[in-house]
Amino acid sequence: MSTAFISEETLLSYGATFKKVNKGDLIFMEGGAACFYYQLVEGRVRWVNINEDGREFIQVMIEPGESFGEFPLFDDQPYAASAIADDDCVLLRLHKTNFHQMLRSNYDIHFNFTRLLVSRLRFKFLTLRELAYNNPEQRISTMLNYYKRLRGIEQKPCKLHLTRQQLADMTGLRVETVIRTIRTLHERGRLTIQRGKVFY
Amino acid sequence: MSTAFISEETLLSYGATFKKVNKGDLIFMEGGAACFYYQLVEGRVRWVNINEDGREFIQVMIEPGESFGEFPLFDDQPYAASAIADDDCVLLRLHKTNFHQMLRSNYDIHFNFTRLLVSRLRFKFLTLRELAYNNPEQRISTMLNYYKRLRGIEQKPCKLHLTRQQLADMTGLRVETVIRTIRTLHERGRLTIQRGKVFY
DNA sequence: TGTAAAATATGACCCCAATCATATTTACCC
DNA sequence: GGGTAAATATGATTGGGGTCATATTTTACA
Repeated sequence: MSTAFISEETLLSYGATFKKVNKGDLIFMEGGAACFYYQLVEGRVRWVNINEDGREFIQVMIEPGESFGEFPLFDDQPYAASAIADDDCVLLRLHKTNFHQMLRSNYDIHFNFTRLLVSRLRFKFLTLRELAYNNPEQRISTMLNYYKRLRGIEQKPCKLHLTRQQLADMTGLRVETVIRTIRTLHERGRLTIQRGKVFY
Repeated sequence: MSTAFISEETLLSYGATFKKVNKGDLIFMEGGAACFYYQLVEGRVRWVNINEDGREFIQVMIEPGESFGEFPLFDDQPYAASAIADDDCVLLRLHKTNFHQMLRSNYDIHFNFTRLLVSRLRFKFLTLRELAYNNPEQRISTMLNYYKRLRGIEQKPCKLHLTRQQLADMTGLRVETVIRTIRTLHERGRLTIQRGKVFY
């Protein structure tokens, strides 16, 4: 997933437009209606659920080239999660109608899109099993692993830009627990930590 | 999802064949290679991950008309989970090659298939958030809710054929906890329980 | 350079679900 | 009908992660 999921030229040819958003901006909100396909060009986006008490659960961390918020385009249901700019971002967005036209007229794009959904589902299958049964140590390790695999990173260790809080929001743990856990993992040489970064 | 996802006639016209399996039989195994698209005609299938210690995590309970095990057909990766017959079952299976031919030649089937994946992803999004943050009571209630919604059941209460153990395997809880929790939920009139059944 | 905010860190306490043991009830099937 | 396995039930104990309080370090930015 290092290159764009659908090439920028293709998206532009179907009428997509660029959009800039600032760090912390809400791109769309859980429960709202959708009319755009989004693809990230630059920056990072948190695709999250926000609880009543303000806690976040990060469903997917979106990296450049990846798409997000596509569910409503297929079933006309509201967004399943909110998208928040984790950094200053540049997005490409394509209107629903044009998106469907693109799928209909291009089998390969449609097929690749299906494949993307499959890879997201695999990720969810793995995460779910992990959350259900394992302790913080395993949860964190496996989450880092899946996170790498999801975007096809092979080398080890690699630098993942995640704060302790974000790691907590991805694993359903508390910051304090994440801090304590990655410290012991670090001491055992399983990973390296820096402020805002984890090397795994 | 009360009717078949792809009609039996359509599948048969593309060369699908019927297959019978007995209760408890393994239909395919996590990690194995795939060459078939499966659709359930009769019975029930548990789509599960099995831990080293033998514990199961039920990813999806498959009901008649639903498909399962499609991931490898799109990415040539191994199965993400095992399929086990929860009852005596009748399946329809279609060879990979024919499946792809079907998608290529029929846009609507392809689109509906994508939509199915989206609905599964929504289900996973919701479950994941639930597992990450909530207590047994909420986990169970929400799981029952999502389980109903996933297959479009509207009436309330409806009879769900789930044992305490299966409910535990879906929520990552222990049987004892499920038993204690649904008892209190029952006492508070939130649901009705029977042996092997939950009315919700 | 100084100040505020964000991120990281650490200790003490507690609650709740896991665990273990054991019992009872219901279904199955020869 | 009787024997066996599966499902359900319940009590006692415990440990691990949540919670709360507080401190330190780093970054941002005026």
